[in-house]
Amino acid sequence: MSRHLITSAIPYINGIKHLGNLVGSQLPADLFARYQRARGNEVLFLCATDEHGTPAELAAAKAGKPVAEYCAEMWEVQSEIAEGFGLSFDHFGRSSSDQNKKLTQHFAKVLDDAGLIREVSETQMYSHTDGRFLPDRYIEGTCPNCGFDSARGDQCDNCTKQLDPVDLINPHSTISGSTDLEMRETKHLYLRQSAMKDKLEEWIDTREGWPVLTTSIAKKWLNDGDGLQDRGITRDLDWGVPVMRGDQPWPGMEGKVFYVWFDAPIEYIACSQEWVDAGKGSDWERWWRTDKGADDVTYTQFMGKDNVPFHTLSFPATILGSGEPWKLVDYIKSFNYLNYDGGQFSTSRGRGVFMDQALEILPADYWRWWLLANVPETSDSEFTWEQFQSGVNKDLADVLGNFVSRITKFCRSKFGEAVPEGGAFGAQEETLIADLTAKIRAYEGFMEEKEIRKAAQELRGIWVAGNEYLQAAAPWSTFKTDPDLAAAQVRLGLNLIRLYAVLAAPFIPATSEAMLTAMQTDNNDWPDDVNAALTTLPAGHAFTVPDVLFAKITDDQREEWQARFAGVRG
RNA sequence: GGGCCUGUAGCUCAAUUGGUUAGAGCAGAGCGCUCAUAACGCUUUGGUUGCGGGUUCAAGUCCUGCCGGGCCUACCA
Repeated sequence: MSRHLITSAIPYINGIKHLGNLVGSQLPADLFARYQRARGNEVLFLCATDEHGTPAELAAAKAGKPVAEYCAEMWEVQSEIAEGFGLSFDHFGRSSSDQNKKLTQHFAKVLDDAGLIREVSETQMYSHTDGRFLPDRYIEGTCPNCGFDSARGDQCDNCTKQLDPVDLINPHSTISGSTDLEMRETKHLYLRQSAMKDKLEEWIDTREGWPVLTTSIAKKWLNDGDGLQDRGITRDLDWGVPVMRGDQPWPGMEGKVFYVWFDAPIEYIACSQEWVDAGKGSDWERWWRTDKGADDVTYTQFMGKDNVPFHTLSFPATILGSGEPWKLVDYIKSFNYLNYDGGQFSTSRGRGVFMDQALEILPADYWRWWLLANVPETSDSEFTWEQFQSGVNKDLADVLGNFVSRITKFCRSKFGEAVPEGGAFGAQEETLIADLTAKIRAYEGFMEEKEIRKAAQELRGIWVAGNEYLQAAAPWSTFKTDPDLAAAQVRLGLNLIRLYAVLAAPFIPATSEAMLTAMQTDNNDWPDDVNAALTTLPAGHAFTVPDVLFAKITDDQREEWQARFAGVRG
């Protein structure tokens, strides 16, 4: 038995996530967690909400609520939707937890003790009207280069020139529109990532089999220009982890908070403390401390490509720099983006299908299957309603759902609702078992390697093999001439349903459960021995014919949804 | 501007890292089956691998120049 620590990038608290967010981290992480559990391995699967930063404060203000209250409510909402999608987190935490505050402050202290933090005095744009310092992106003005009048403080969207807020002509706050801005001096703490460049690079270089996307982004940051830069880890905000040196005040840093990207990854660790404090577990250190039993843990992170620099560099710099024996990540699985109907999903513009809406129109397994089978592993991929409809109808309704339907209904009409007795497996069945064994071993290989599309394809092939067998065996014919033979064939078919439920559970857990329920069994043992797996349900074992597992998506429905989700979210 | 990824059948994607005749699924065509959600099975039509050069016994794969798509570029997260 091996031990797997699995984390999904933590979704930002600001609003409900869309399907692109889901497929880029939480869903593949859940697939892997469910698979490892199914193989009998010990799993700790963690996720949380990322609650700090300017956008959370602004969203709360817009909602007319105190930010703490807003975040608490949004956590509830996200938590409920995650449950709706069957995301099997052992704990869904919050980066604003006390545990994370303490741990973040602890890391700051040990990093400072190690000489890896320096204080920097700099000037930033301050808005009197908004009563806050403005991140560059919240300042707009006229581009000095091309004259575009909505250039952002960091870059002009028209001529793509990189800018500094002071370069802008007539700058104003995008929050209030105010032009009452001034450059004001402020002090911040910087993490001396530059001092850790060699150590980080050596670590990255020894990682094997990581996605190109992961290592190329890390390499770029390590070696671009002057190399890895130091990074500000504090901000002038109200909402966040107060800057403290452990449990002591940090002179000169009063009223400031840590930067969201400093405290967010630390929440992976703090989340396991929350897990224990919530009474769900007993020992978090054996997952995280290599001096306390975490040596044999395999730690896998899942994230969208935008998160890669923070997980390959910033967070490891925090871990390595601490000098403490924390567990480092073993494998980073990163994803490209899922596009929606020719453009991007967009939270800010409300474009695409959001997680709550998806669940309103179809059960989670429809989405889980299609999204995972089309997950953007090698490049950006595209969601279209036509492809979603045909993919779901063909794979789930026709290939899998109909298989369950045809075998259970045939058995009911000829033998009754119990596994029939008589006959024996012959050459045809041996061929099927050999074929399935090869396919299942391949499926396991893809799942271990986190080759998700290939795993989905293999799983579908396993389903198809069942239909091929039925066609060749033709129990509806043999029943007329040799009822015992037909009984053996149907017995095998019913056992295939249980086998399919076990194998498919990581992708479509709810349906898998429904299949086991129909077969009236809770035996979900992994088929290490396929032959044995196909004799699990003995003759005489009662079952029920389940309702249609997957109703097909009709053209009318597709057109309705296409129209409904064509514009922006209201 | 710089960096990275990407372009393969009508569509969505593969191709064991330079090695037989570039493969699957969907869609299309034909046949079969009748247990089943008008479902299933078998067969089959589609490709000058974006375009032009080059290296090599051998290039979808490596080099180079164009053309197109995407992402990142460190104060959004």
